Amino acid sequence: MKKQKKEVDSTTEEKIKEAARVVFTRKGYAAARTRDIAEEAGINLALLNYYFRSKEKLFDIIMMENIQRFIVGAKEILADEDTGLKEKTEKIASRYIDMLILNPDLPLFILSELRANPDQLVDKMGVKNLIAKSSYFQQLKDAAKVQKVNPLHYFMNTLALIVFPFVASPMIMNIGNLKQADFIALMQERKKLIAKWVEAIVKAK
Amino acid sequence: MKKQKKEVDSTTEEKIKEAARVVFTRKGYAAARTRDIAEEAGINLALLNYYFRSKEKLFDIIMMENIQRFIVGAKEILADEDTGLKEKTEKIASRYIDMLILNPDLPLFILSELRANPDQLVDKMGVKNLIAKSSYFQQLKDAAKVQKVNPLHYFMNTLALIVFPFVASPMIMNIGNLKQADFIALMQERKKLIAKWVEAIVKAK
DNA sequence: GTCTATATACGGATAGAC
DNA sequence: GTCTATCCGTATATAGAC
Repeated sequence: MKKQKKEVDSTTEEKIKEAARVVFTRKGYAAARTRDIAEEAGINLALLNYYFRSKEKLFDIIMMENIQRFIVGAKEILADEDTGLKEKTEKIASRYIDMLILNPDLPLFILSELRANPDQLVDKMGVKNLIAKSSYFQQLKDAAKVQKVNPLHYFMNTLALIVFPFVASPMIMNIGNLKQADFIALMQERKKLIAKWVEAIVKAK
Repeated sequence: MKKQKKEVDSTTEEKIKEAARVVFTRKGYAAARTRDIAEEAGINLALLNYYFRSKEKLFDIIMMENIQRFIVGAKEILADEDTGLKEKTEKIASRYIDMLILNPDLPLFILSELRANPDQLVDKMGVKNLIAKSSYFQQLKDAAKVQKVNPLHYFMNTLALIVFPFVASPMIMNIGNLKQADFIALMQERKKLIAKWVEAIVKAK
């Protein structure tokens, strides 16, 4: 839109966005300084405002893209009528753990900023319906009916088992004396384990 | 130390600390303003510096107290040689869920600020040893040995099942169309459920 | 101890040259 | 489009009166 159509996404605008994503996601809106972002992008501070007008506007873009990044690809898995709960859980766990290994700060960022702004665009993109009306949620409801519990419990449990270790990684790594690589290996193991655990949970007597 | 020994903790110093706890815990260090804290405490801004010298010093105190608040009372449960894994899990879940209902912002605060400052005083107080050398962790190790998995998985799972819903409450309440009271009721249900689930997890085949 | 007024620093944003 | 220099609001911190 600005210069040449696209190089390989190394236009100035893209460099700023990528730098903003890194800094905002690591530090959150309030702690991030536009000067940090400019430095990270290797450009001058004034350019940031030239391209994005304000810190807040830039943040909104990053926030939206981060939420997108978080839910992208989930839809097909959740909607698939041909897979059972265990297979869906396995696929979700595997995909999300891979994504979170690459973007470990993403969940804490989203959860923090969502809490700071509960009126956020949570449902500009229909996350609620994406989940609530999926084949996946129907299967959770079926399992929950047998156990006479609220299906939200199972939803929370699965999300918790996948996401929480990344949110708490500094604490986990401290307690377990783990290096970065050890932690990642542990997360890799969970890909298979989580589906097994969730199955055990919904069948627990 | 300053005025009379203690009234009922409504000395000015205590009022400021309590206000600081509320504001810091809700908004995090960077987004919190000393003016907010002064207003919340119903005192003048200058008094804050009179008592605590700086925002950062005040924050350090609150951070330490919050971590204390998070682990207080866990020690006896974790160390108890006379209870099994299921009973311990039940007690932990029950106590933590009660505490988190009263302090819902506590975990996200701790996890966020811990990530921002990984070199934090995580182990001024021996959290690591408190857990790693407890009867509880030994029982986790025994269970993990049977299943041939790292015992840290079980530790993460239990913590995740207890804490994560509070960290993600805005999202959960949105997806489930829950009001505050509904959410709390759901958390109350989990007190009994989590121990059952954890038992199912460590026995999953 | 508590207030008002103010100094000082920092961060977001813009003006204007190139 | 990109830079340097600068403005200006806001937030922390302090001086000094009471």
